[in-house]
Amino acid sequence: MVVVPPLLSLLKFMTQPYVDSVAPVILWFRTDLRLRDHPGVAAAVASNRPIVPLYIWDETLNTRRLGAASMWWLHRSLKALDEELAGLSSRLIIKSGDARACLSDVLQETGAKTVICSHSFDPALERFDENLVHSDIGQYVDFQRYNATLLAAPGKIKTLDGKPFRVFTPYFRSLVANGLFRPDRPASFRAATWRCPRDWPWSAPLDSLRLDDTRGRSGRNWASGFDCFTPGERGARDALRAFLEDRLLLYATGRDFPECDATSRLSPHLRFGEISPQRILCELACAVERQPNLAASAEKFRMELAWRDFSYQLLDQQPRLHTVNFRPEFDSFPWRDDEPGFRAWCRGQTGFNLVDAGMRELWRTGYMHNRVRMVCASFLVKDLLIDWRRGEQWFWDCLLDADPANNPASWQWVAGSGGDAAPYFRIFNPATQAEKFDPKRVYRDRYSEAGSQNDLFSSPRTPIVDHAFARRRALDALGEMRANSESRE
DNA sequence: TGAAATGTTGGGGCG
DNA sequence: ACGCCCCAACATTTC
Repeated sequence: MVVVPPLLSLLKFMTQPYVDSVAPVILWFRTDLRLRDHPGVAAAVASNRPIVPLYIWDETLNTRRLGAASMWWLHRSLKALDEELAGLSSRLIIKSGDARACLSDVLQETGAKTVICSHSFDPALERFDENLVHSDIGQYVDFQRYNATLLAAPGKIKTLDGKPFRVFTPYFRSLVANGLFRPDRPASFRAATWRCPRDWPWSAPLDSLRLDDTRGRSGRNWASGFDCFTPGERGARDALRAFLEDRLLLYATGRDFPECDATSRLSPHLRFGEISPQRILCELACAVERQPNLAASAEKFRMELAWRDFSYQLLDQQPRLHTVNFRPEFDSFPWRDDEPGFRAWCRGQTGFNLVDAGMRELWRTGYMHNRVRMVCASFLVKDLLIDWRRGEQWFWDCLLDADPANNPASWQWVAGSGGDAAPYFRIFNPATQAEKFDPKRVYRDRYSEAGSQNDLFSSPRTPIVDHAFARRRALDALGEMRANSESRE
């Protein structure tokens, strides 16, 4: 008595929105929002099956919920990806809700037996993937994952003891020795070989996600200054070209001077996987070949790419990198509770004009020059003696390039609690830094009070702390930490 | 990918 | 001519 009622099978046929003799592959995008130089995309095309591009919006999927600025970026990047796909007569399918359920639905709707995606290297999402492979879905689905975003996937290279690297320089050497730091162009595909499912019954309800809702943020118009960036693959390519042509020559000498536009401004593009580090290495090599005097700059910039990789190496060793000190002795560091100080810092009201300019740049543009990031972070951690996690969280929320590995790793680097960190006693003098790196006040004037259209920022203030006093206090705190951790042993 | 304290050196003024 | 002091300019050490 296992007769299928004819009506039910008819119903099943009718609700099956897509029918094709060849089962499609699902191309599940996460933080690899591009089509070119993408091993997963290349594999999907090479399978010669129809491709169903998918994005799942599940806020609980990653270790941390996205910050507000990142939401702004993601929204536009997904839109750009959808447009790129439209050029291939395809669209991006957007699902919202529990990722496992969403994926299961799409598998059922499409009859796909293959899911192709990239490692996100977010610890929680990696765990999700592993669970999926070993679940019932994994029984009948071929789950292919590629590394589309790092030079070396964490765990790929190890020390001679077989341990993961905790210090940058040996890590870098190993990267080079293993041939992972060469300009190899990653696999790509020809547009003509992209295959779409025969009919396309799904809409792309991107706007229904309301990712772009930044209204709750500051009242009005918070994101108006973000528009100097163009999220998406094309924007990333243009940004790289502009960097190579206009600013790379200046990079080696000018990157520490925030008034010079000598930095690449590629960080948010890298964070969302709109461009790959391999691609950047390639383009750098080409640029140097054409113009040998770019070599010194290119070498310095390549090093920064290696640092990004190294951050992921650290995140892999400490999945809670944004909440846990990489060096445990910092667990007994006597941080101060200073809510007014923290608020002053966030709002650019510390009375140290370089710090304040930096914090305003962050708020207005979703970005901050790297040199100024170090000064601002050092000020919070060492002059105000406020826990680095508070600052990290603020940056996480405000930075367009807020990266799950780079952001916490860099904060721990400044705080001295990181793996290969700056020694804690290396304390920036915000006035000296301003004198050295913004001697003509160009940067400070650019992000001065006057430029602000926002009520958050009021008139300049006298310094909220005396630096000489604060420096002494920070060194004492370090001594206290050492005493604490010694007595604990 | 610091800064401040401390140490050293060397030139010049001066008795 | 010489030693002495002063101090700027570096260099080294320490946090």
